[in-house]
Amino acid sequence: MAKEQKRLVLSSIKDESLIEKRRTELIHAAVRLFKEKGFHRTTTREIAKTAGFSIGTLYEYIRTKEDILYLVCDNIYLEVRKRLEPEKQHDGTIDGLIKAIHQYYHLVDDMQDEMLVMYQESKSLPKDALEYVLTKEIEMVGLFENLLLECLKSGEIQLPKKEIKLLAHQIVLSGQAWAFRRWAWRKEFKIEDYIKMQTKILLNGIYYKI
Amino acid sequence: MAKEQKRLVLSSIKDESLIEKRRTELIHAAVRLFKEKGFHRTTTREIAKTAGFSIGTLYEYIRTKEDILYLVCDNIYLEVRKRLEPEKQHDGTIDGLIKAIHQYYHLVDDMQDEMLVMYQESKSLPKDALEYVLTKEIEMVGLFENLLLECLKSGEIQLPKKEIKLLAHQIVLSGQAWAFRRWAWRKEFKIEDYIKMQTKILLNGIYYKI
Amino acid sequence: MAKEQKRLVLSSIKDESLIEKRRTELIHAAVRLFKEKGFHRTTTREIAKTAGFSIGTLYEYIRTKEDILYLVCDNIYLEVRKRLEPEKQHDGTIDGLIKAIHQYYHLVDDMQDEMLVMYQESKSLPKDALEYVLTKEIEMVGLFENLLLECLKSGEIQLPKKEIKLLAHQIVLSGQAWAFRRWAWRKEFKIEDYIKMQTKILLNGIYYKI
Amino acid sequence: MAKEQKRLVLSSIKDESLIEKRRTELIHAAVRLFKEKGFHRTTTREIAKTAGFSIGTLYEYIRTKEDILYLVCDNIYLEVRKRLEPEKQHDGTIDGLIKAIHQYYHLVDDMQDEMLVMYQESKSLPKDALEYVLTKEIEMVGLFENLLLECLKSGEIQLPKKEIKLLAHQIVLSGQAWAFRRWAWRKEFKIEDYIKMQTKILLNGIYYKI
DNA sequence: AATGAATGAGTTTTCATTCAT
DNA sequence: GATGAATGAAAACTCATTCAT
Repeated sequence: MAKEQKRLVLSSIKDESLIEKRRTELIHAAVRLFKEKGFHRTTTREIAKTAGFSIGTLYEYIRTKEDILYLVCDNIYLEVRKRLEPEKQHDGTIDGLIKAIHQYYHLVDDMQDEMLVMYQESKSLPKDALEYVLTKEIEMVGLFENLLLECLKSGEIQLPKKEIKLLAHQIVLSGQAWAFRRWAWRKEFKIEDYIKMQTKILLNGIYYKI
Repeated sequence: MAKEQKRLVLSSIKDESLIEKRRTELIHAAVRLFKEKGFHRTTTREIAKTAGFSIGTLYEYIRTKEDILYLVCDNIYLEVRKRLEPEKQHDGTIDGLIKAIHQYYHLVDDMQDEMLVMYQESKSLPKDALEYVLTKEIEMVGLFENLLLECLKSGEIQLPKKEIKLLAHQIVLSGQAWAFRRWAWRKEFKIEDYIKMQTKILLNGIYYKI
Repeated sequence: MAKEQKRLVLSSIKDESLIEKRRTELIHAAVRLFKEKGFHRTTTREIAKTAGFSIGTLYEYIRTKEDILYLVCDNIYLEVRKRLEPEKQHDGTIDGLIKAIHQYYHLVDDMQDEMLVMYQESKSLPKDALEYVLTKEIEMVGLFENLLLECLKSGEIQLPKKEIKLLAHQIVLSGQAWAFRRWAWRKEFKIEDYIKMQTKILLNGIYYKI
Repeated sequence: MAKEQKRLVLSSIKDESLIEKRRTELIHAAVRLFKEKGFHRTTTREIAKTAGFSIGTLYEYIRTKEDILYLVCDNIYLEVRKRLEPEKQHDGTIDGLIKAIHQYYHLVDDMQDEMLVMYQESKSLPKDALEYVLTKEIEMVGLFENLLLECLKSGEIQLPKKEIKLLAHQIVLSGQAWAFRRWAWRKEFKIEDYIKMQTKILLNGIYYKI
């Protein structure tokens, strides 16, 4: 549906599967370091070292430091899609919606570090990459928007159409908040509690059954 | 209550009112530049120039670049306190709560740039400054927590105590989101719509009257 | 007459006379090193060190390494103009022409190193700087073209107009050759011999009196 | 006569004819790239790619990047010799001399790119290779020196012996100038015009018949 | 013989900070 | 108090060359 204009990161390596492998290592190393010290305070040399290859090798697989950040962000959406794909068969029930939220919040929990990094550093992406990432973000919000619309259609929920978009945003945002506000919540809540409470807060007003 | 351990930014200038004046110029310049290019991409030279004095003078009023970021963040909370102070006289009514939310969201709207900067760059603060800023954040959440507790006490709302903290966070977060998600919402909502809808979403579950 | 489109090299230093002074030092250092090892084999650090200031200071007075090369080339033409200016009062006599040639060849002799560097490295200039330098070169050829034309007008020499341009080029080239072929000639000729012989070779055909 | 100390470029390949073949491809690619971007701005990877083989293969046929430049220069003299050989049977006539000049200038015209590259980049050769190339250059000047001496002997021209060497240099230089000053002349002259005019300028003084 | 992934020394450039005037 | 020239550590990125396959 979307033009799927995948912003390619060029590599001078020919072996595609090797690129795949090295970039996975790269992303892992980068996430770890970015999380610790942020994008700007992390040097390419550190990334290379942490990933287990030389600075020269690093630059065989990317063009610029910003490429690394992009790879990290892109990878998250790849994962998101992989995990949320099955939920796309919306059945128009509240239960389906709740299940999707569940899936998504658990995803955020599993990818905390990556999410945090993307959240805090994406503004450092080059313009085109930032646009691409925002597209993905909107896509994700759209996913929940659709789920909500289905529920609306089937009469399971009641909500002015204008508010659906906002609510979808809110759902996504609350999910991400689990990653970037964990300094505040980690000690007090478990992810399951968090999901339950957020679901209640967000959906209470539109559905009496909860 | 809090130790109010104001992290001081040292200056070699004696004249306090001059410090005040220069720092105000400094903060303005910094916010403008940080918003445009981010903390790391902005140079101290640029800040000095934009603020209207020389690089040498800049360093008469701060010790390090990070001090500038700290001044920006600190200033926000100063402003927040100034504007929310009157609301502290909680009367334990839902209306008082809603009024406080209103005040806060409008504050975010007025200080969009500052909020955005603080939100995106605070991780670049030195450890002690970051802690101070987080303290402030918690303080702010605490403010709404108290309002909610008052309402609970007076019986105006019903909510398990555990969820109060989360809801307070949620209120603050949704407010900030108006600043850092404005790329998504600006075209579709006005601040008043946003406030109304968010209030509804967040408070609907706990209060039937809305 | 020409648009005198001086390609400026930006500096972040405000004191103009200091710029002048430092750049003179810079040019001296650069010429020495470029002559020895060529533009590409010379590092900016070496240039700074040889010039007697730090790498940071170097970059306060230029923007890029190529700027240095440009300053070197530009400086040559400045010198050329300074020394050849008086000759511009062409009197249309062969003697005037010969005197100009004399002046020019001595100039080349005095600025051997600079000439050599400009000659061998100018292709490394950025496009706009190269164009500027070529303009200067053409200007210089034009100077001798005019002198020849004056002589033609006054009837002192006889030459098809088409050949005047070529001869002017040849005069300039032979002059430069004294710099870039000195490995071949230095041992055998003195500059005065060289001038005498070249003048004879080049002008013999157009003027019987020599 | 000369020690003919051919500076060998080592290869790990046994098959001589293969070496020959690959090196020809190599030289072609290198000339094209050096002409465009200069020796230093051209990477070995680019050369290999343009020549049609891998970087690994490239290094089977040379030892260092400078070897490539040397091969290019050496190849020029090979060609020069091939084409000027027949002219060596000097007959001591002006016509023989003029014919040789003709041959040489046409050679320069045919090998413009190679000439230009050699001219502009030879200073990047390693010391021993540079010496070898200069030897070749002197050899070439010597060729014209001999032609001039023959003419002197046969009484066809009159010139102090001392000036013969200079004139020989001048002839060679003017020929090369057709290559490295083509930005100035290409639009105005054809090679034939150029030859005619240069011959006139250079030989006019020593021979009345022209 | 051919390939191309890996290497790391070396290069240009930036920028926070200092300090003499 | 104000200025701005000087500094140099540190960072991103390149590329000739090697060597295992």
